Amino acid sequence: MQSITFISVAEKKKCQANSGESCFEGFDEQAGQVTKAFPTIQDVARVAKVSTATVSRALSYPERVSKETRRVVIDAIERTGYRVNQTARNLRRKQSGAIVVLVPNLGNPFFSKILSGIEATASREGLNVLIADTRQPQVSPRLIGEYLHANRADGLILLDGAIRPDLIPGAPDRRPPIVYCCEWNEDNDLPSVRFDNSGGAALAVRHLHGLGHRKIGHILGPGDNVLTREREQGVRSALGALGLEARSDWFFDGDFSLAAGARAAAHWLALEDRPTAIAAANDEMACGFISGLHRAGLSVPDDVSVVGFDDIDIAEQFIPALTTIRQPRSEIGESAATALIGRIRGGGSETSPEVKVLGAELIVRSSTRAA
Amino acid sequence: MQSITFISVAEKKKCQANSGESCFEGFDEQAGQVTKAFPTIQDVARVAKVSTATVSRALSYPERVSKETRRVVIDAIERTGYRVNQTARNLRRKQSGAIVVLVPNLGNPFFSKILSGIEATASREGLNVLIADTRQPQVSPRLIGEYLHANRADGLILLDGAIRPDLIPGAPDRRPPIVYCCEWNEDNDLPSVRFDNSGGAALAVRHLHGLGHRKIGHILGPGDNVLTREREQGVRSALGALGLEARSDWFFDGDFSLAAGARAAAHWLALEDRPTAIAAANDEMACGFISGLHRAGLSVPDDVSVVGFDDIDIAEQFIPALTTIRQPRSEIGESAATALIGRIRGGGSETSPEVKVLGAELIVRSSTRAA
DNA sequence: CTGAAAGCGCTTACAG
DNA sequence: CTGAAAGCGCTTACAG
Repeated sequence: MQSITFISVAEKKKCQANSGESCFEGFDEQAGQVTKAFPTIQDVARVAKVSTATVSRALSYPERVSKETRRVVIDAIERTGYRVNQTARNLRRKQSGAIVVLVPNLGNPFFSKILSGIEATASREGLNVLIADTRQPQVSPRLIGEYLHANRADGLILLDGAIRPDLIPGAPDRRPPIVYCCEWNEDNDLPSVRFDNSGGAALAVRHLHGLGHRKIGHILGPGDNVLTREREQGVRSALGALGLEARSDWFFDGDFSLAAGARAAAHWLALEDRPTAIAAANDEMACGFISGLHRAGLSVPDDVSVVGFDDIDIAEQFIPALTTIRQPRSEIGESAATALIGRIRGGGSETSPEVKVLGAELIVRSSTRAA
Repeated sequence: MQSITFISVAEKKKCQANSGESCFEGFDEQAGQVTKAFPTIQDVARVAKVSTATVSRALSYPERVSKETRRVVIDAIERTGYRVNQTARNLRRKQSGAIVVLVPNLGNPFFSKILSGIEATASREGLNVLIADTRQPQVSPRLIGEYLHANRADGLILLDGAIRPDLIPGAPDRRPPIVYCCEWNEDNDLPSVRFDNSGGAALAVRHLHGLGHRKIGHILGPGDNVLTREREQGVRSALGALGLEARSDWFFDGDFSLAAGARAAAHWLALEDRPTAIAAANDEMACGFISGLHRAGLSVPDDVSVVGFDDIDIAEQFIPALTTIRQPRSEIGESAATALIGRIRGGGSETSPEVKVLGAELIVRSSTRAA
């Protein structure tokens, strides 16, 4: 357990320069190890008695050094406890080793599984995940430009369709790869991974039709959202294909919130001629609608059938358990990360299609029943 | 709109070396601007006709340069579109400009508001937020060591009490600041920000007692969790203080999941002598318990009163709306980030107390009623 | 297969 | 108040 520490004059001088840092190099004779808080590639080279170039090569291109050298270097790395300094590597390689995810609202649990999928894929590929909430005032163009230009990110995943990187000033050719996930923006043709929103909405309508419902309403999402438009369009076209009426007073305004669902319930209650079934543009509004009816003494599915959209965690345990359209949230995160990483590594767009659509699935539970 | 581009031989040579990069410098005569994809501090210095040191100072210590110089430099920065390269700055300053948040399960929506609070505070302070899911196999000690040693992070927020940085090999004195958030680990005394778990649990019990309940049960969280222990202890001591019995068959095992709540409901149903009220260690289990009873044809609060813990989003819209203990999730995230940043900047621990406890609040809704 | 050397873009004592 | 120069830790053509 005894150890003798040698500090050379040169080392000492360095240490004093870096004031405030406990900087020293020790040589533990018994274990034969160099013990240093943050050994550098220089330390490894010294211990291995090779050049730093060789250590670097052994690390990045093991096949380019001899077997023997590789062994010696690996040994030295272990003895010193060396870890590559990513900042230095990144500066040299002009990369950042990170991708950034721009989320419209980090507080919204809908994004947690997507983030989880992104993170799992990125971390498997050795990339870090930076997150930023686009609602933060300082994010708007400042941070995005920062990320894009300040070598902060090798790529960008946008969960917010309202963000338009094509409008950011600066050379678009030098811009790192960008992939939209879930949402997208119709004003540009950046690659995107999305759910089949209109197909999912059609699934909901056909399910209700199959149960005998002929009067079907819809609660819309926020007006400025692509998902809102796609889901509404899916409902309308399915209705049309089935020869059913799309009555405008059966299309309730909403904004994806629980409260909007409750408001829709109030409107539904006020109707003369009520739809017998509702396809909501998301689960929160479906739950809000059900709660609203419950407070008014009515019950789902006895008085009206309700289908949600998203299959959020609570859908299954809600009372009644919610029939809904499941979207593979973790998978879309993985898929977006994979597409982005392909572009970062491959450079071209040939690694994956420009738009990838993930299928949605109907989950039948207890909030729908025969008319 | 016309622009003439000069490319010097030296520039050209550089460009060819950096193959694959569209590297050139142009001088737009009309606007009098240097247009370059990523202008460096050198370009700014050239345009401003000062040294790079002066540009750097004007940026980091504006008070150390003359007013006139400052003006010239700012002007040059604007004309070139310069943005600091964080990677280079970080290498030089031996910092990373980022904090990392280690989350036990990114897919769990409980963490989204906390993350949101952390991100808001960090981004206000100009720090990036890196996230990693500790369930990822490659995270365990590898990535943590990476973050700590590879200059990846200036500080660490641990949302997972199972992570024990004190066990990571390497010099603890060179370790960047670490703050636990929500959870903590009793085997070390790292600073932490936490909710008043036992106080919150006691609040729930006293509320039930106030409604006349004398037979009160508890659904526990997972066995190896500090929060589980704290909340159970809060229930037990409140029960004791009120002179009520803590019957072991009224303490149901759980794991914070909806399914565990449903299982507790089955156990409750099988009981000879049933508690008339249940304090669950979290909202998911409370909801699962209510669902379980609902399926068995019983109803809350008619047959049993239930209090949750956490006040997750759905609590308010659940049927019945859940009485619960609210914890300021966004606030705890802000608080943890503030504590961490204080330590990063201040160096010492004097910036904030070692343990900060945030009060919990009782939210009375419809899942509890008089016995 | 290996090493010497230049350089990524910035910051910061040091000297004036 | 300002500039010349060293250096953060790494990588990579280049030459051997």
